[in-house]
Amino acid sequence: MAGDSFAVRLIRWQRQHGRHDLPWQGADAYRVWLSEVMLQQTQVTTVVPYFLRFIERFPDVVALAAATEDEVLALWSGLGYYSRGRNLHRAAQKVVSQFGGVFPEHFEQLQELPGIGRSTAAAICALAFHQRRAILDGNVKRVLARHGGVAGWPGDGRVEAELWKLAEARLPASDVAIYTQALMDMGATLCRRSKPRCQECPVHTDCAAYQADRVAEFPAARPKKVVPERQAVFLLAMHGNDILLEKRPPSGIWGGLWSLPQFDTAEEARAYCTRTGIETNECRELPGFVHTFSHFKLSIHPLLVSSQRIPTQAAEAGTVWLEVSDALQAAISTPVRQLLLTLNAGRATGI
DNA sequence: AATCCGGGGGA
DNA sequence: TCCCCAGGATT
Repeated sequence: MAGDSFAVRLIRWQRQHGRHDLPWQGADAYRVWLSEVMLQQTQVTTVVPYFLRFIERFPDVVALAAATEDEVLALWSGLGYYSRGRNLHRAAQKVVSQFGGVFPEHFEQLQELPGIGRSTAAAICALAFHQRRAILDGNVKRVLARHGGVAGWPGDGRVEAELWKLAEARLPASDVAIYTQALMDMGATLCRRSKPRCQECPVHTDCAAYQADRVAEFPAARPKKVVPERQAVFLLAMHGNDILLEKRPPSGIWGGLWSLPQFDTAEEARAYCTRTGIETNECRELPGFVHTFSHFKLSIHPLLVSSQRIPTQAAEAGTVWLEVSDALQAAISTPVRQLLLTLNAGRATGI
């Protein structure tokens, strides 16, 4: 037992203690791909309901390819990193147009699909096609950095290259799918970032970090960076139960999503109202809040305007008036959802 | 408040 | 080949 290889011990642990009830386990390439893209920046418990909704609405890659981007982003709403959703849609269309709706099995071909890089391609190859390919996601980086005692921040190119080498070297000759699942499950349940359960780990006897009693030091943390804070005014233009939404540019923050008209200052928001014929007689500021991104904070100042009439002047391109309840079903970001929900709650309590 | 995260795309 | 970008959940 103790003399067994790293992979053999992980596989045995997975059979006994790993997760076996995830809805994409043992599934076809479409489901494995969908789950892997969703899991790229997001934890399992968050992903599961989104995954189930996607599969219900788009049971196969042909159905996904036939949808509009707006539909896909509406189902993606709240998951974040919306380029994943846009790439997912484009990749589905490519699978249909170039591969007749059948997922390619070649590692290189998979990486030519938008949103699929080295690790995601390897995950599809290993989990769906039982090929001998190494993945390296965040969980695996942590497991390998601790077990191998790999110093340095994994975001560093040289450190990452070392981890890829280790990932390849640890691969078993067979049972790669269950081994791959073992690595991910171990990272999520035992070899966690905080409070790791090393006593239960099947490879703690030769884990470099554990043997040196330095588990908390691996992997090294990302170098600190100060995040700047920006200000923005979000215009909530109401007409009865309708609210004005504006489609964001196809790339950048919340790319392709429906958002509230956004301005640097309240003066610019008022000027916009005047220009487009939105009355500003009833106009007040709602409580502000901060939304945090990876590289900056956005301090949001909501401005509520109730217009008696819907503007008849030429509407701005890419805008739409929607009932608030319909807007909540659209492709919107989390801060916009929060504001719309606040609006509903306020209406219910007469505020 | 701090931390985590695969891939795209431009420098 | 770097380096920057990107959203939300968890701790």
